[in-house]
Amino acid sequence: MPDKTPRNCDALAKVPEATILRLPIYLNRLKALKARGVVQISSRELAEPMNIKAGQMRHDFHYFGNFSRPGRPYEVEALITRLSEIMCLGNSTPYVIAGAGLLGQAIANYSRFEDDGFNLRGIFDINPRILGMTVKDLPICHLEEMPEFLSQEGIHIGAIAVPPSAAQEICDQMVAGGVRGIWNFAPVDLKAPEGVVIQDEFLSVGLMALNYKVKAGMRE
Amino acid sequence: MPDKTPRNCDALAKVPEATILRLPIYLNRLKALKARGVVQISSRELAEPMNIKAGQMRHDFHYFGNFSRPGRPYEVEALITRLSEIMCLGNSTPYVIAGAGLLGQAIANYSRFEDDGFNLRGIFDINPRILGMTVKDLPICHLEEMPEFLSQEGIHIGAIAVPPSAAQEICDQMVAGGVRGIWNFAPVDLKAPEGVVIQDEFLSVGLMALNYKVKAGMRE
DNA sequence: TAGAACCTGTTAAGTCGCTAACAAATGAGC
DNA sequence: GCTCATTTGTTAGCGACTTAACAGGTTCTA
Repeated sequence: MPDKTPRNCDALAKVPEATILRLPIYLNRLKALKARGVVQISSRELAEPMNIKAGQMRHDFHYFGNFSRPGRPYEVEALITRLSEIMCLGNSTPYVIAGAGLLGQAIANYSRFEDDGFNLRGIFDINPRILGMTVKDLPICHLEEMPEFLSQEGIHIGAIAVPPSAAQEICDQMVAGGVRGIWNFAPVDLKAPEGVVIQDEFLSVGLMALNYKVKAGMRE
Repeated sequence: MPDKTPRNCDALAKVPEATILRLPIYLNRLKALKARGVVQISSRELAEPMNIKAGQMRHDFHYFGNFSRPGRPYEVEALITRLSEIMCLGNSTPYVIAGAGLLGQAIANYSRFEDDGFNLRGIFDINPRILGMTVKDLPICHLEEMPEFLSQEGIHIGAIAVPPSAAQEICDQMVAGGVRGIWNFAPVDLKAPEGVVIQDEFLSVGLMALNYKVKAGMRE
């Protein structure tokens, strides 16, 4: 008998990008609800405060199957577990940060990431003034040491929070160290080999888009 | 005779959201090219390093019209001017930051925003330890003073970089002070009156999406 | 037990945005 | 002046995503 329920990461490529970007939002809100003591919740109560249609969220869930049964609301705890599974957040995922300036330190101290299953394992810079200082109990190490550290520890995710001029070089070093996903805060279009995922986080895009919408008097 | 060329912010709602989010990316790269001394550039040379199809970029430009003439490449300087016009970045736009923790300070010191026409006018917090300290030549003021400051100075854009539990209250105060666009870094679904634009910048979404793509072995 | 209200899973219809192709225009080389 | 290669502006076709509607299941009340 065929298994009708695709599971976890291997659920395959038919899941739209847009859905993938919404799953973390659902998860985020569910955790907040759990902290508030909510045990069960209907799709409408869950989705609408996020400005997402309830039907769309059910549709998103449907790509993976087995969330609840018709007629019964979702159980918060089970939903968190299921979404975490799907997003492969089960085991703590190690990552590093390149750049220990204000932005790098801000990321390092953003405790939410730990709740979401990520584990900061190293933070690197070249500024001799801050080398050796600790951030989140980790010493700031020299960027020269990063590639070897990455491969020794088997780390696959790295964040880039260095000035634009240095970003491509850091990217290359991360790839050399075995990183397969780069979370890029530098406003530069990085080039990486096939198979390495670049997730750009260009802050100025958000600010400019906001400005445009305000000036244009649009909504949302 | 009808004017066939829509201009500036009043170009109206038919411009897709996706296009609006790409315009800042174009602008960003154009400025980098200008700094490198590039004067003219073809759509392909401009777009492809950003992993954007040249045709799509031309399509985006077409919503606004009057970028170049058929047969001739784009002129970098003129394109920057035109895009800045469209995005209403001509006059320096004032904004404030609520929350002077690491993230708030990182935003404040992200000098690129100034190049893009934004002008930080105030930064606020409640932590008595840091009140009065200066960030980017601005003293950290108490959040109590923010609403009056906003309305006196006629500021319409505010960034929220406070803990989640305080975010909604800060949002309300900003709205009361006349803010019409909120750049929200707190992982909370803010409620604001019709007409106020909320731009969410949920960092954990990017990290989780990256993790998913890496684990699923997808490309982009 | 019957009925009403509500809820999810699922599928089909409709909308939106992307891709690709082509026409018009320019400049280079001869 | 003519041709060729290249470039942008423009439009139609296609695919992806969203929306809406419905079927089947559950719980609660009378």
